[in-house]
Amino acid sequence: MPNLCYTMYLMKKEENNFFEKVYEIARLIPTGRVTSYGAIARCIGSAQSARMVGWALNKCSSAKEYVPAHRVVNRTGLLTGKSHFDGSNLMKELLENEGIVIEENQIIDFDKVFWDPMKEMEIV
DNA sequence: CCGATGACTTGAA
DNA sequence: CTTCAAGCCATCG
Repeated sequence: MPNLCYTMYLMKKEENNFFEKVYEIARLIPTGRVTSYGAIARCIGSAQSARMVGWALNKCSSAKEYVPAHRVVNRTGLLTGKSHFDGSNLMKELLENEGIVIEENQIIDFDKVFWDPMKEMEIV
């Protein structure tokens, strides 16, 4: 039975877990699928904070577990964040390795590989 | 506390 | 069709 301080700590952490939520959703993305920043933002409640999602992913190194940030792109399927990965085309290679076709930083079958976090929430 | 920043999104011209 | 500007809001200095 946790004491009051610990409970409060958890509650506060639950309140400010913007990063954790982003990471949680990102980790749910199946292999070979992608999603958008906005979709994740809506899923965690901050509907208009798509920028925050990307910003949180920027600090994904601070996450305890690995976060497949390469599976998150902008709503058009453009690999806007590829420059933030180590290699210039690391993100592209990772995605292509999962069967996603990319050309000029643009995911070709974006509507096919798009994965909606909300859909997964319904199942759970 | 205030202003700047950002891996975005949306709607209007 | 393309281009542009404004809104968004959690961090950081």
